[in-house]
Amino acid sequence: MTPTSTPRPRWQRRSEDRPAELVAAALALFAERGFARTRLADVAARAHVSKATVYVYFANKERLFEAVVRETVTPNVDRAEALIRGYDGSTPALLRTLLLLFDGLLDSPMAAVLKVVLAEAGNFPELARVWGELVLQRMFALVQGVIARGIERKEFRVVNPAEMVPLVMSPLLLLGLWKHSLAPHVPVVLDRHAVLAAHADVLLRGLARPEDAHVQG
Amino acid sequence: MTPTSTPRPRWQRRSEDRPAELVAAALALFAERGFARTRLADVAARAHVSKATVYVYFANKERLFEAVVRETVTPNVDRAEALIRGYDGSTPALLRTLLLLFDGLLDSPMAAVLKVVLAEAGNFPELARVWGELVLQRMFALVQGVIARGIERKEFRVVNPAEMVPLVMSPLLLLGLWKHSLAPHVPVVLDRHAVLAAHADVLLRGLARPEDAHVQG
Amino acid sequence: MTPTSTPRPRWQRRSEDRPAELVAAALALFAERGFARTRLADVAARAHVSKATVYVYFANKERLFEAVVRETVTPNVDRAEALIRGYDGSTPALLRTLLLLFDGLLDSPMAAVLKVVLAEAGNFPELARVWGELVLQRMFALVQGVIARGIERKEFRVVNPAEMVPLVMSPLLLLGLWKHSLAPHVPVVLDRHAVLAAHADVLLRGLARPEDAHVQG
Amino acid sequence: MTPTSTPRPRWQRRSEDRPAELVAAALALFAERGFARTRLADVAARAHVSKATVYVYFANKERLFEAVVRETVTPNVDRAEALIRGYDGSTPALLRTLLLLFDGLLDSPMAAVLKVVLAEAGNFPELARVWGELVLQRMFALVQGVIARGIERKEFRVVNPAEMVPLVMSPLLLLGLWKHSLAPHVPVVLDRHAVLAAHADVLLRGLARPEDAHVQG
DNA sequence: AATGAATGAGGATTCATTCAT
DNA sequence: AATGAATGAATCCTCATTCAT
Repeated sequence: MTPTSTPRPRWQRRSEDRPAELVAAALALFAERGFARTRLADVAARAHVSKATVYVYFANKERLFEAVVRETVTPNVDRAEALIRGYDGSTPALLRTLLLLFDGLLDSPMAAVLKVVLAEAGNFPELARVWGELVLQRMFALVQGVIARGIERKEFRVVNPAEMVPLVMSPLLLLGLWKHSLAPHVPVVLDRHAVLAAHADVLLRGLARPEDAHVQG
Repeated sequence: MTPTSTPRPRWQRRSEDRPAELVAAALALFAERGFARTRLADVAARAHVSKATVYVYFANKERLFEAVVRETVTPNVDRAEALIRGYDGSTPALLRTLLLLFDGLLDSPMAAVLKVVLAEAGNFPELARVWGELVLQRMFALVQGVIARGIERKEFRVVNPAEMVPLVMSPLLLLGLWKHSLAPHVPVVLDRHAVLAAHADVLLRGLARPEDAHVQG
Repeated sequence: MTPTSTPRPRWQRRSEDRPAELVAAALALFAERGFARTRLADVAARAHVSKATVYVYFANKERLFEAVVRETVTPNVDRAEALIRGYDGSTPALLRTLLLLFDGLLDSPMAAVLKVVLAEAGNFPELARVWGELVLQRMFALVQGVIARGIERKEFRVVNPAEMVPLVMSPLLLLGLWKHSLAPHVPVVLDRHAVLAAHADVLLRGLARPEDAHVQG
Repeated sequence: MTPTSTPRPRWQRRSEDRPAELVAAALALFAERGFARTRLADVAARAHVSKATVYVYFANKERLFEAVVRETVTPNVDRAEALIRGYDGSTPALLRTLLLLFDGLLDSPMAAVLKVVLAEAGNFPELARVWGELVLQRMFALVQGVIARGIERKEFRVVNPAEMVPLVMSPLLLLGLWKHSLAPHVPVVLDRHAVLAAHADVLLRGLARPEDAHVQG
């Protein structure tokens, strides 16, 4: 009944990518300063919107962080799964490929997000839950599958694959945290690629069947 | 007959113990809630003093945290160094002993402090520096020394000891963070001692000289 | 019929007027209690806003004070300059007019602000700078110009105009401080207008050319 | 009955000049930072005693300030009175001498104390009272007496001596405040001695009897 | 949908003052 | 008399969040 039948929007950019822009801004700041010290005002400024606009898309700071986690993490894990899925070479080679892939993740924002999740898990259990569901479980299954494959194919000695997952992953965790936390402030130098090469070596030797000890994947 | 006959002093003078009590209170709270969400008021309450008393001993929240780091960390590292110093068995056995010792540290407050340091390193570089100096460098030297000893004594194959240090330590980092961050919130179960046992196995096999591949320390 | 039928908004949006209202509130309190003893909470209350609103408009207490100085002082100096500008009578008469104008300022908040600026100059150099720029230099030039005019027109004997400025102004300073500082607490009585009349007399006689000594402006 | 019958003092310096040392320390700090921003802790440190010791001698901060005012001011006023008392030259010469004396006071701590008293009069009326009693009334009487003397001796024209006092004193007030408040922060330069010379000139000409207008004291 | 304006609920820090020794 | 230790009472400022437009 209103005469203004032309629903002309009052704002220029009604872009659907607002949320993505906000998430990107938030990611950068959370990574740099952590959760508590990141101000929503800064996130808004970085995304060129007003503070209030953040609340149009996210109920509160925590939900915004959750979105950051989801967006940051999912594509990476997807990629890892895809890359592994169709692999048909030897398992040692597969494991090396996998480590290489993870090495790449260390340069992605995922490493920074991980740091924040670990730090804030106590304060925001929901966050830990999301991470567990979106990343941990999938990654865990993935790595565990690779180990099991190696055992099945007699390429690895018989071990409990579940126990191996942390061993495979932990150097990556260490390197990721190192990069984002201590490296800038501590004089110790860590050659990431050398460490990862050593990791692959030690791991594959450690997994090799005694009778294959002289062989390297 | 006067009922208000107990002229109990309003406060006690305990300058010897106060700092330690404050550090203990702060440690508990920092570990539980992180740096930002810990209120000095709570630290004070937990130590049974007034807020202002905290400032008698520590210039500000950050210095209090530094004190927590120092006090928490130093004795543990001292112990590790002492335990290793006089060891004269085989290096594989020594490495196992060392891992056992570190395993014990996972139950100490040090693991919790580590989490907070990693989280706040960006905001308080001084803290990262302190940690680097007090823990990292000493621990690094310690582990590196053990590896070098093994190589010298022909118990390990020839590797770059510096690159091995992160590999030796990283599962402990993972388990420590797991315990204090994710474990309570994620359904995945991790059998710490099984993982560490697997770690020792894989590590020692991975370090073994090819011709000794059948032997286990 | 519902008794709670008045959905009166919790606050109003009045960004045009707020700063002026805050400055007015702050002026009153600074004048009464000085800078240090004025609480932002009281300023806010007096302006009927919350504490935080003060910070929407002023970065901190000092900037608020600066705004008070600017707003209080500028119009008065403008007025003085305007009044003098088009004057075309004799210089002695002009000087008397000027003193009358300044006499009026003693009743304005400017006198109170002056007191606070003098008191806080040491702590907030920026404030002294602002005052110097906004008031001192302009007033100085103004008075100096009047003296120079009198000399040029042979109405005053030849003196250094710059040295006369403090002499012209100082009784006003004294009377202003008297009013706002000591008068309420000290039994000595000072008849302001009599003093100013005497000031004009002495000053003009003191400036008169010897041969005109019997004449009075 | 106690065997320690020798009442040996437990503290080294039981000096009677403790209060004076405290007053001196307080004076320096009050002058520099004003009342509110001077911390008792700093006063104590400057006097090489503990904070609590201040309270042995002064009931609170305000009383300490009162002591500062008394000690600082009394000797100066005494000196002024003494110097004037026996004077037997001409009154114009006496007035010039008096101004010279006051000029000297501008370099004494009295000028700084004056600034603080003016600033804090509103908050601490007692302070204004003390100043009024100790300084104002005596100075007032003193100057008024000189003016009256000049009139009596036909050296000055007939004026109301009470009204002249502020005129005589105000340039000194201005110069004192200038020195301690604005001078350090404002680019305007004020030649103190030139101003005072001009003051004496204008004042004496302004007070001269018309028939003596050509004469200068 | 977008935002400028406003605010509630803290939270760190300061400092005069008091107490126990 | 002297003081180290302790504290109560502020007070500034911050920031996530909400409201009115």
